[in-house]
Amino acid sequence: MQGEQSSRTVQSVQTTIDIVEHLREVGEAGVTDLAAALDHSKGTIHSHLATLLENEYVVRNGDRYGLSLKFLDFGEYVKSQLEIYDVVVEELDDLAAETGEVAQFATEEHGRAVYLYKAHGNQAVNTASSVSKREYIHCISLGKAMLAQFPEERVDEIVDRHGLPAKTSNTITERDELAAELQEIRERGYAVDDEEMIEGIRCVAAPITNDGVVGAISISGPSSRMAGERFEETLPSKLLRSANVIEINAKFS
Amino acid sequence: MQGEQSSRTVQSVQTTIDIVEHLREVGEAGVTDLAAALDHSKGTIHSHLATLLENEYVVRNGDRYGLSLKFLDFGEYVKSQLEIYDVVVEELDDLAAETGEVAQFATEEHGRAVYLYKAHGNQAVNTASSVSKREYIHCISLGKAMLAQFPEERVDEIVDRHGLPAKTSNTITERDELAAELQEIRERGYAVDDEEMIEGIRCVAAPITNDGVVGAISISGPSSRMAGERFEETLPSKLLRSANVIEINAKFS
DNA sequence: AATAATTGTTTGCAAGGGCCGAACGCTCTC
DNA sequence: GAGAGCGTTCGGCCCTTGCAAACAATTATT
Repeated sequence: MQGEQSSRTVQSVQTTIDIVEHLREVGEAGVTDLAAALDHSKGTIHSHLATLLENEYVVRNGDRYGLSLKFLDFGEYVKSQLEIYDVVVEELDDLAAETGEVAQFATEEHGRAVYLYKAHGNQAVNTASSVSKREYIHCISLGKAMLAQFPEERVDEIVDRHGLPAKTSNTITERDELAAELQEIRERGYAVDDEEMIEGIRCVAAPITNDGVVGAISISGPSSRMAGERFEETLPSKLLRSANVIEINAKFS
Repeated sequence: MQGEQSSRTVQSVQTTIDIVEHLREVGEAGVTDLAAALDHSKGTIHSHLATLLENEYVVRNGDRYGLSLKFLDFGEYVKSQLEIYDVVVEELDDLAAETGEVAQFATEEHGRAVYLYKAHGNQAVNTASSVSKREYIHCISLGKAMLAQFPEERVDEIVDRHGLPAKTSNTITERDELAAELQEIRERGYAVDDEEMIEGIRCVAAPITNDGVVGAISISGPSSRMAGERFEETLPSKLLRSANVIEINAKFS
């Protein structure tokens, strides 16, 4: 029953985190910039940067500081912890090639969907998603496919935390509407996004489970092509087959 | 004249860093594990983890903590800051396809070489290198190609910091030997690794400069194939042509 | 050229906060 | 149901962090 709030935290660590996130936003900055932006003295910022520099989380070009490639190392490591990643890549490349559309993989973290891989078919349209991008979970098919597998309390927690902001006129913005949709997804076996995130884009998505939800895969494309039998039969069945292949691989590795 | 030592640092930030790096090593751990491993009280570890959790740098499965995908986001960001990355990928894929060997890209950070991309040709042999891996700079062709472009003081700094540890019997372990080699590289225009890092593997590498050194690219393979005219003419010229393409692209973007 | 204005760096000092240790609640095991 | 393990909470002491102001070093201005 971990309450999400009010544990005792370490303030000086928080300022270091603020520094790192500011650098993530602006690319690079000097001591004075950071001191002004984060409302600390120059001396304070300096000693924090010295700590980060000593541990190589930060590099300096002259008098400007930026994030180091150590973050890349950590990122690659975190990705490699997902054992299913390699199989997913293989299957999504196949799906994208067969369908010509965009095929994606995402997982859930802290109540958001995180895109982890994107394969482009030869007719693929570009959307804003990209590796490591975070997105609200209720308005994309990938997210709903995962939500449908979660226990009710967990869904409630996530909605409490992030709300149900509208992205288009089709976005689900009410809790009971969401609950009904999730029920439908469970019955149907896959999730659908009917222009709920981006106007003109429809998606289908299937969850990947392996002793709990590990993520979801999806196919997305323009509504004109995502219609009729293709949208209701062909693509879902391809998708479910791929999800199945991934799950079987995961089970025996 | 930034001395590398003795600036005032923030100790509590250091413990958070220790926690993060420990998690990077063991994958996941509980409060008690961390307290024992890092020699702190459980309470201390707890408040640090709470800070990390609140900022989403860490996830918890039950009572075990692990690094979150936020590191992936930061890693991707840092990679994207290297504007030349996309061109490099394209050129290395070509090089690997043409030659059948392994083609790689690395840059320098904190006196070490950091691999950033690896393309496999159809005869490629597997080496231990991989994206974000750090390696000593003096014993690989990529590293020497970069060192040869640095001012003498910078080379000295790096050697002071990391030394010249031997990896094979061919590794350069003396400063004057290194200086002579770097001079030769400057005259020749590219660097060579003759089994100095791994027995049986030879490489050629060329620096990528754009208002300073941004990295280096290399081709590596088994010594049996990396010999004669191919090693001394064909591969170096292909490599230099690719380096040139990359530099021109970098200049106009 | 000389001076002014910025920058990053250092340091003394005071107060605020981090760390420990012990106690608590919880969940599993035996 | 008692024990051992875990994560969590909390009071209080002491250390350390953070500020402000002075310093150094570079750049802009006159």
